[in-house]
Amino acid sequence: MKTREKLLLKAEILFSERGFYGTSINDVAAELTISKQGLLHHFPSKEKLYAAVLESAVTHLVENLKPNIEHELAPREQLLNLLNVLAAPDKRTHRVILLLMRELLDNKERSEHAHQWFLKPVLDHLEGLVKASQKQGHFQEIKPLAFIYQLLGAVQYFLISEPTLKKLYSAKTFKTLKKQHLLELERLITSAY
Amino acid sequence: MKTREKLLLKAEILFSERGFYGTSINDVAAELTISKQGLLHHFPSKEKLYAAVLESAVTHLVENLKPNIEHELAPREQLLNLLNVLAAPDKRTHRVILLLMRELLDNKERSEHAHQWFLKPVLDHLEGLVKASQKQGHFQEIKPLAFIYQLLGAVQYFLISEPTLKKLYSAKTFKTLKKQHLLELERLITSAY
DNA sequence: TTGACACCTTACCGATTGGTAGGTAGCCTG
DNA sequence: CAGGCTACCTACCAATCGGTAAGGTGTCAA
Repeated sequence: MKTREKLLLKAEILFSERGFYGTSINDVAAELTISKQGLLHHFPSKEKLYAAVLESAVTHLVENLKPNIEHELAPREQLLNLLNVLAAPDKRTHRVILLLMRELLDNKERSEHAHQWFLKPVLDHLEGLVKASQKQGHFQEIKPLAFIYQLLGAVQYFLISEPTLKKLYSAKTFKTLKKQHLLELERLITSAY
Repeated sequence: MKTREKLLLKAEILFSERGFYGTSINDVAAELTISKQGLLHHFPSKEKLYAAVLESAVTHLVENLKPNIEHELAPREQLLNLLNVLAAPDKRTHRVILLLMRELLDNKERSEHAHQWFLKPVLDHLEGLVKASQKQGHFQEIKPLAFIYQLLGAVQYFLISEPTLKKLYSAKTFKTLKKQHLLELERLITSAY
């Protein structure tokens, strides 16, 4: 892997764990045993590095979701697939979700970043999916976008709660809670169908 | 208002907007036109200040929810009330939710803070509420804790998404989306009842 | 009247922050 | 083999970080 990619990956990890202000470019570089100026050669400023991380993160997320939601599956199955990918994400996807959650919290201030436009297509696609399904007589009772946002919110909030919930409950209790939470969301989809 | 309270309030605002690392004690003090050392007189360290903010925030949240959920209302109405308080919170409650969301994201690292134990009673109460209701024949299909977490997650995630959604959609579209989102969650409760 | 305390100040500290300046070693191309 | 480009380096910078030391001022009780 090239140095630039290594930097991008390590920065993604640190930004997602500690946030923008909690991460110094020195930390990022040091973990790869290169100097801070080595990093600044590839990314001319911290902001630029962060922007690059965001972009690659969003790209990864979209690419990761695409095969599950843009396939020739029935809308109901696409939603169920989406849910399962988000509820039990691979490590990188997990990181990306945390990162974007932080960005959601921060971007009232540092609001220039474009990730929203990257994610909008996904949102649009899902909305269109449900709407199309409604024309065939399904999902009659729901408002598409609100419904989807409800799903995304519940599953992502649970994800960031995991460390705390693990401390709050026993490992076993947590595990069943996690399973039940996913089942509840699946039931939400199938019962609205 | 005493200086200490003013500091606590201002710190709550800044921590909720910029996070722990994004806020300096100098910023907090300067906004009240007192010196940094004036602040350090009341709170001996930044960590102590943050801990005090967290505690007062959690206390406020619990006190704010209590009258809505510990009243002599039927469980179903208590849940609906809770939802409405969280979905359209007053400014301070809004801030507190953002703050605790950040804490949820951060506490894998800086994990000593006790807010989880403060919030657990609320969680327990809600869970007990649903369980009691189940014994009377309601909410038969759901797992109480998972169901509640689903509600809390959806409503809080929507809250932190608001600035981004406002940019993504027109003011009018956003407003109806917000209303629909709340209605969906209310429908979720009433249909599960 | 004295002294203890709460509440604040200025002055200062070492460490760390993001970033600049200026170099150097290796490689590719003319 | 000359020149330029990529990919780093050391050295340095001003600004800001959280925090200490020491002192001033007002209030209030002994």
